[in-house]
Amino acid sequence: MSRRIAVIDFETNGASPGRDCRATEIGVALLEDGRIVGRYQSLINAGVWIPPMIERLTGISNVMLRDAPPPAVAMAEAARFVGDTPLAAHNASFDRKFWDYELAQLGLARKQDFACTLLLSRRVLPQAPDHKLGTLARWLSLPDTGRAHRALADAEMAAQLLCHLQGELSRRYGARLADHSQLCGMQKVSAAKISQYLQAQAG
DNA sequence: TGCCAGGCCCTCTTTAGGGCCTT
Repeated sequence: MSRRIAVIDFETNGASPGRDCRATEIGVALLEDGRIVGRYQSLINAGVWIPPMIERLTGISNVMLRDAPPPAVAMAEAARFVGDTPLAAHNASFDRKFWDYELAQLGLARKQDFACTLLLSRRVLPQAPDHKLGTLARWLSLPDTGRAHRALADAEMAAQLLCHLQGELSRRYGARLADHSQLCGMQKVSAAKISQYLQAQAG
């Protein structure tokens, strides 16, 4: 069983990957036994235009990307850095489609599943004010990771959140930290059935 | 022609619609 999880975050110039919508930055935080043991970050110049709204949100400008490495370099490095480590992200359906799209441009395909801290936090922390990554980080007093909406800062924040969720699950349901496959399983069952699911896994 | 995300979740649901969340 792998105890390591690669928590990733993309900054992009839009919501859905395609010819005019690409990743503009990737951040990866490698999580192991509740600690971040490795980091990767790179801006990505895919030759796309960043609209002003996205520039204000992320702080990543068209000028900043001018000298950034192309996707073929940055994504190949990121894919090597992650290897076959299981993946996680906040609202993983978003990052998964960009990860898959950018890898496909290199002729590569994802082999591992994504755990999702958004789906897990909705189940484990239903009492949170909302389930935005920034809100959860403030509400849980997670350690500051830097400027929000930059890829590595958000990847580290999601990694801290995942640690918190694993700790909460351990506290509630047993001493053993939930591994990646259990996290993926839990995000598919209702909150009421998490205990039942974990008991079945243990059995 | 005109428009343009999409997966997940909840409920006033399931022959659907709207909100959340990511950039």
